[in-house]
Amino acid sequence: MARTKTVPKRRSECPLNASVEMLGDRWSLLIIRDMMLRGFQTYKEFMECYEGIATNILADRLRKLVDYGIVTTKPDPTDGRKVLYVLSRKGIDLAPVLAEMVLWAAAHEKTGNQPLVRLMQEDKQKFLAGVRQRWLAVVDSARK
Amino acid sequence: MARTKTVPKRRSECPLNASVEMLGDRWSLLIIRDMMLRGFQTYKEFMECYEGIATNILADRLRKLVDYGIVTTKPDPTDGRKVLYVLSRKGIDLAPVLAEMVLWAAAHEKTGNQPLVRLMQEDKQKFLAGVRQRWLAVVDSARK
DNA sequence: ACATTTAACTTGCGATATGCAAGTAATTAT
DNA sequence: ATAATTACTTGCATATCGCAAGTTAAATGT
Repeated sequence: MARTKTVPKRRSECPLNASVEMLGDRWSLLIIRDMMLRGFQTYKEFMECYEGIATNILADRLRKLVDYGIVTTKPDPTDGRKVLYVLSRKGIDLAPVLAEMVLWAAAHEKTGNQPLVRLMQEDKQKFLAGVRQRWLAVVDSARK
Repeated sequence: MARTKTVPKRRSECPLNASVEMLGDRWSLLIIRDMMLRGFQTYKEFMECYEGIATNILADRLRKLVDYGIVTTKPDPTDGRKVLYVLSRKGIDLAPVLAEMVLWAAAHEKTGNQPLVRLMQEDKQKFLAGVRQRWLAVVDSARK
């Protein structure tokens, strides 16, 4: 019995660890928000939106989101240069998480986009249904 | 009109940006979870729990959580060496966010602590009420 | 047809943040 | 009085990030 250090607890076993591993950084949730609420689909849209994200970091985060199964890619049928990033089912299912984060911030900080916040406050279910309806169609193979 | 770089959009104006700024890192949400669900209160408890967090990072995250108003500190009345970290009202209000993250992960990954997950799935409101009840008493000045 | 743009990246490098081992100050235990 | 314990800080190596400048392939302009 020499070893001082015990076997590290497997982090993924604990609830929330998996979520934090996938989403716990400065950009991932913002990328998902912009796909979900603003309909962003291309690298360029993300890049122009938040000046501040580095090009290599954006590429890295998009790659990871795809690896995690949160986002899917497909070539733009009308422009071969473009890659379209779309939320998968798993990504769409993050809507309740985002909604709660927005509501939390709205309750405790001053925030912009009051109309959206008010919609969420007044009828969270309606908001979630809207997101799901809008995006599930896209996921199930057709395009916007 | 010389400047090429435009004034950066104020990040805090957009919903979710504030949340991500406070919580968007590898450790903050885990610290909050352990305060909320496991009742952790001291530096040592956090330190021993997730081996993996560096001591300076833990100190830094706790300091930031206090700065953001999510956590409050007070000296332990029974042991002058200890500092007790407790969730503020703002911190307790993160319960719905954590719950949704846990539920999301449970739906899409294999997770441990199935009993907790099942409680959340079956009656989210009951879970949230439990958390609030347990912690609001603490916040309102009395101790555990 | 050929040159120029555009889109989506990658590469290189300096700056910042993180991880780890060691140290410190104030209690508390023996 | 001496040793532990608790909550940190400090120093340094390493990893990650931010930024500017390529690179490649596909569209567009002339």
